[in-house]
Amino acid sequence: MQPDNSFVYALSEWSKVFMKFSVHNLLHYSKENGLSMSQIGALFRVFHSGNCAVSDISGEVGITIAAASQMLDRLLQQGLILRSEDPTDRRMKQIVLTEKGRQALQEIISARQSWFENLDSSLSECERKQIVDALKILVEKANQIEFDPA
Amino acid sequence: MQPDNSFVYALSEWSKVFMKFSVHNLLHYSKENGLSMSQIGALFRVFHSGNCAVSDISGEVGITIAAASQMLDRLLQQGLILRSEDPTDRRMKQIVLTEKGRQALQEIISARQSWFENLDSSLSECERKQIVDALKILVEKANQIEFDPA
DNA sequence: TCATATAGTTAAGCCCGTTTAACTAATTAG
DNA sequence: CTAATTAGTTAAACGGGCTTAACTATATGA
Repeated sequence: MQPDNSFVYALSEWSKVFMKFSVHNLLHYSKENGLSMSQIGALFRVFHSGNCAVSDISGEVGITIAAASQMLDRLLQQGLILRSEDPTDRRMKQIVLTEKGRQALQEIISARQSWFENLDSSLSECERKQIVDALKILVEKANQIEFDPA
Repeated sequence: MQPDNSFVYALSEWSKVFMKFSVHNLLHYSKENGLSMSQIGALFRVFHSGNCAVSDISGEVGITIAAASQMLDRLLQQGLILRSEDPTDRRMKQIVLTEKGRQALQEIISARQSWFENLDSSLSECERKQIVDALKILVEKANQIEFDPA
């Protein structure tokens, strides 16, 4: 695997290490805040897509539309999202994050903060700059790519 | 946030993008393969720690020891782990991955493969090298750090 | 206008994962 | 040797999240 595609290999290795933390953090966040993994997935989806329909979320998370509808009820009760009619097609709903929802998501993302800081302090100035530049490119490219949602 | 700690900021931005995929992939993998998120968390823990006790796993995923014990029953039934007595203290069990378990985990990790490949092909040769080098450093440093499991 | 399709809601029921509590077995302390 | 502690298992019960099915309401097409 390593020989002819060192990029994919390097990214896989990083994923391995990163995901260990992510899964741990997600599980703990989920329990502490009473949000199911599906709900967290929904928040991520709305965060990235801006404004989306119930069926989008159901596809994102891999549950039926009925289940998504009920799940959104709970997110609504907790004040994490808003649900309104789409004026152009009133069968549809528009789901958006509230400020509280955005904060919840930010909390999930920055749960790795202290790990990041430890990493940071273990780097030389030169390495730090090199990595920051590399990550900027990755983020930029990733945002350009339109990925198949399958 | 961006000003004085550009490293942490860059890593947070990358996490944001990366986690969107991770959460999506984890949820779908979970449903398709009949593994709960806790079970996936347990596999990650055993994978990284090598050989661990039931209480380690219970702490990792944030459930009681009783729940962890039952969860491990199911992983055992599915042939993903082995459970044996610790010879040095026979109250404890040693949990290790089977080959099948290792493969399952690899599948979870490489679920991002096609995304990685798309990213790869959007890069210039120079950018690619720069990123590979940066990721190698990150992985190396991350493996050195011993992180508080809280 | 009437029929069909689409988006989402609601309700009933099921299953899985969790907790609590009681237990077994091994270790450690006195 | 006995008492207390620690690691893990087992069983009962609960709750949440999911699916199916029936429904409402809007939109589209003949």
